[in-house]
Amino acid sequence: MPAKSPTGAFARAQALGEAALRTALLDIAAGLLAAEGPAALSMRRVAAAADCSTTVLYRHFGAKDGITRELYLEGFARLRRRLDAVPRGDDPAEHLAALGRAYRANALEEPNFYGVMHGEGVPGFVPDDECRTAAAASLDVLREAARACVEAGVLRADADVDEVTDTLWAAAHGVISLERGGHFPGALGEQRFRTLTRAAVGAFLP
Amino acid sequence: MPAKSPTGAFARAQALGEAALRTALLDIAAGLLAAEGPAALSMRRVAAAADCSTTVLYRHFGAKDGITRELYLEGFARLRRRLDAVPRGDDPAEHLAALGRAYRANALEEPNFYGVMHGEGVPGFVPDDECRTAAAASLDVLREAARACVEAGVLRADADVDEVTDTLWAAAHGVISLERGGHFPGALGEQRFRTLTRAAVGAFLP
DNA sequence: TATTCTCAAATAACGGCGTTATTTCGATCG
DNA sequence: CGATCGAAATAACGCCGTTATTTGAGAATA
Repeated sequence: MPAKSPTGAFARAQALGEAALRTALLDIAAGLLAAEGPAALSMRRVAAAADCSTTVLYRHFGAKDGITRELYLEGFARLRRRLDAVPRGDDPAEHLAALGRAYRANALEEPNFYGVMHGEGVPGFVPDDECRTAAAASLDVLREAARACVEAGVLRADADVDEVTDTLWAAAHGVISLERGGHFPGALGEQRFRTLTRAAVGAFLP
Repeated sequence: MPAKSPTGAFARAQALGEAALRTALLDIAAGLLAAEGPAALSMRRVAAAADCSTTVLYRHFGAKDGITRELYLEGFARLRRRLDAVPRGDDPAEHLAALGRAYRANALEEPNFYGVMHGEGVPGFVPDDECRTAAAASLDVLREAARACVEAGVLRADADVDEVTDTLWAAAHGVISLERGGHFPGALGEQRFRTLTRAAVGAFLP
């Protein structure tokens, strides 16, 4: 493979403009997080992986929290893409169930992102309002599926769509979080997931 | 207040034997965690608060994970005491509901312990089998309450008591975890908690 | 009692962290 | 060409977890 004239990911991306540089730095940080976990997410490691100094990171992200914030948003963006990719089909109830399975699959396949999204491994970080908004928006498909279920009569006509969404989210997250903590070993995680998510849906059946 | 002849918490506890010293060090660490959060839980800060060197901490706990492990266990021990203190009454269903409220109250009143118990703010720590066992044991009262509900006919006769316990735990924890993440602002947390925990119980009704 | 031994505790160091003040250097403009 | 400006590099500060080395008090021994 022939070497590009500028060496290093930083120099390459720098030539393409500030936006491209920022994206490249976040890609490097995301790769580091996914591959080696939150402990590898240090300013010095990211800078080293990009062949640049930490100064560049501070200019673009202010502080480490700035990078963490972007990875938080990236995690929810990936979740959103995953949920959006679930086929709608014509059975709203099955769509809801498929969204639950996709949520769990995303959490288990991207465990380090899931951790950042829920405050594990990144001590100081607290998401701002925009982060919370983006997180809620990543569940838009779920909300729409719940609405479809209400309109199709699968769920009670007076069910609050936001309450359905929040409840399903909390049910899925609760099991996954305890599973990640080692409390549901083996196949128990999947079993408990089915039980609680079905129970959550059951609360809104006619 | 007259000064004891040895100065500092360390020297005082040291005179009482190794076990007392260990307990005193953990008390200091627990106080630091509760008062200032996981960021204050550094070996140097704990040692300074005890007026001793970090060497003592390494001799008694091996490494920082050793202290984190003790605080994890302490968190679940506090939870257990809290749940055990809930009056049983004569209505098993009401006992179950009261245990849920106590679980949430404990989580919200000891947020920093709750964080350690669920992997927030302490990057490297992974609980061992004994930790998981202790965590499960802290819910013994809940398990017994579930059993009482089954035996009283409040829950289905064929309901698996462990499944009921796990499901209720995941329901409570799911809402609390998202609430802590800022996703259920204001009174929404309490409302969602009621909805999901009731739904979880509902899955096992006759 | 005087001397040695033992082991807990203190000291001080190493490397890594987030962050920032200072310096360097290349591009732009007169 | 020389001055200017700003982005990037360098190097430093004070934390962190951890550990090698030194200190010192008390037990054991002669």
